[in-house]
Order: sequence, then structure tokens, then C-alpha cells
Amino acid sequence: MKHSHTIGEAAAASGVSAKMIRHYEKIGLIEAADRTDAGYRLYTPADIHTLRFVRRARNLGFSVDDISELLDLWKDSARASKDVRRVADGHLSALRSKAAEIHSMIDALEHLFENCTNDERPDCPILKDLADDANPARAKDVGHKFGFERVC
Amino acid sequence: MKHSHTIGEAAAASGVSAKMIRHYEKIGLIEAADRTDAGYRLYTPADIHTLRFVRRARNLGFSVDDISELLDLWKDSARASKDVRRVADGHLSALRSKAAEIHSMIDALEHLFENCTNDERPDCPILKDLADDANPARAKDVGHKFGFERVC
DNA sequence: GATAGGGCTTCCCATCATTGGAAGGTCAAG
DNA sequence: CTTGACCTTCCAATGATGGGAAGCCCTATC
Repeated sequence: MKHSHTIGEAAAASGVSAKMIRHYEKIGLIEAADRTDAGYRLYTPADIHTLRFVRRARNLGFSVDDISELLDLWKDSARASKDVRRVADGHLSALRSKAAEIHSMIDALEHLFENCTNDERPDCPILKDLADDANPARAKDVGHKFGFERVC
Repeated sequence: MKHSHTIGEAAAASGVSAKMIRHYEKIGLIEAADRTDAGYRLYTPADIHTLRFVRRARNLGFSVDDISELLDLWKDSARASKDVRRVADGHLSALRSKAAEIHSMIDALEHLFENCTNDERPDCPILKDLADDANPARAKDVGHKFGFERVC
């Protein structure tokens, strides 16, 4: 084949490590590459194009399953924008949930910090709260995500 | 021992699953529990207190390593608030970075969505961008975290 | 007292994406 | 021909959790 590259070149050109390229091949995300007589994998510019697609989607946090679906849509010239939107929208929702979750943690920690004196006194409110056993009976406060209803 | 509980009771009272309690014991996060003659683990209220501490710290996203350190500080009555702050502050920084990263992804995806028509036309800009190979030479744009400098 | 059920035990495997290493084959330049 | 950089495969580990199998233990009911 013309313009074929080794896995190292494909890795450098695509931004996906050689290790991960082999991995993606093994799990079936990308097709098995052609080989030289010696068994070296060979990559065409089109393959590298695909790898760049994969890297960009990974950088956006898409799961391998998502990317597999996106690749199918990408290769299918008849695919509709709304199918892509469906995948991307699901991912966007997951990202927003994750962001909310992280902000809850940040808020809780910042709240504790406000009362933390940063001095040598051993009555740190952060530990105090984590250890707070004042009401051990309500062990099943599952509704309160971070067990912080009694804090501060 | 008085007031000893089975692992199931400890799990219900602490909010940590029995599976995870055994796991935490195996990896050394908590001490090995006493056993009955039959080999059942026994947990005192103090043990359950510790488990609640662990659960709360996990809910705040602390890693097992962080929690291990927090537990040491907790048990050491001479520990200083600033040591706890150090651990918690490191964790808070990591959370803020993670939040920023996620918001970058969300912004990038939302930006693409603005131009996505959600109709049957196959020229979806989301795929188009992921596939964009207009400038394949700059494969090492590591500085641009999401490979999005050319988008939209 | 036998039996059924549920809880307990250990051990192994799976997830998810990625990285590391070991042991060995191949290629190009010096 | 040697050296060193590259390639190959396979195996293992990460971190936190879950699932399941095989088997033991305890209690309640018949």
C-alpha cells in the first residue's frame, strides 16, 4: 500500500499512543490493521484520520461505546444529524450531572474550610464533621447525598 | 465483646456495603475485625463510627489514600488542623481542576450543538468537527486540551 | 430434630481506559 | 556485524465497586 505508516508514526500523527492503538484494535473499536511480512502494523492516512477522530472524541470525554457509535455514524453517509445529537446529548447530560456532583463536593468542602482555623489546635472542624456521630440512629439518610445535613 | 455486630449490621448502620467493608479490610484501610468462633467478623460501635467516617469522606470524593491519611490524623489526638487542611485542600484543588475540565467539555459540546440542526441532513457539524483533518500537520497541539482550536 | 432461608465466609472475575514491563523479533545506520 | 530504536505479544496493574459461585453457619418453623 502507498503511504503506509508504522504504528509509531500513526501514534505521533494522531495523538493516540501506540499502546492505545493496539488496545483499540483488540477491543474492536477500530479495524485490524494490515501487516508487513514481518508482522508490523501498517496505517494509511485514512486510518490516521480515524485515529484523530477517536482522540478528539476521547478528549471530549466520550466513552468507547459512544465513540464506536459515532464512528459508525461517521462512516455511514446516510446518517442523520439527530442520531449524532442523541449520542452527544446523552453524553452532555452525563457531563452536567457529573459537574453538579463535583460542585456539591466543592461547596461542602469550602463550607468546612470557612470554619477551619489552619492553626495548631486539634479540634479541626473538617475531621469533626466527618466523625460526627451525634445522631447514629439515622444511618440511612440516603436522601442526603453527602451526609452533610448536620454540618455547620 | 459487648455490643458487637455482624458485618451486615455494620453495613446497614454505616452505609458502607458489606462487600466494601471486607475490601477496605483487605487493602488495609481499616483494621481487621475480630471474629466469632465461626469466623464471622464482629464490629463494635467504634468500628461502625469509623466506617461512617470513611463513607462520608468517600461521599466527598476523597481517595482511599486520602482517607487513610485522614483516619490517621483523626486517631491522633495531637494532629493539627493545618495537616487536615493540607489533605483537604489538595483534594479541593483536584476537584476544582476536574470541574474546570468538565466545563470545558460541556462548553465545547454546547458550542457544537448550536450549529447542529437536529434534522435529517447528513452534514452534522459535530461529526464534521471530530473528523476535521484540514490541518493534519499540527498533530501535537498538546497545548490545546481538546483539539478544538479550529472549531466553529 | 430436620429442613429451609438467609447471612456469612473466601476466592475469582468484571468493569473502564490506560500504562507498564518483560521477552523477543526486525530494521536501518554505522 | 553490532547497536539501538522500533516493533511484536502477553501479562499485570491501577481504583472503587459489583457480581457470582461454593460452602459454612445460624435461626425459625414444621
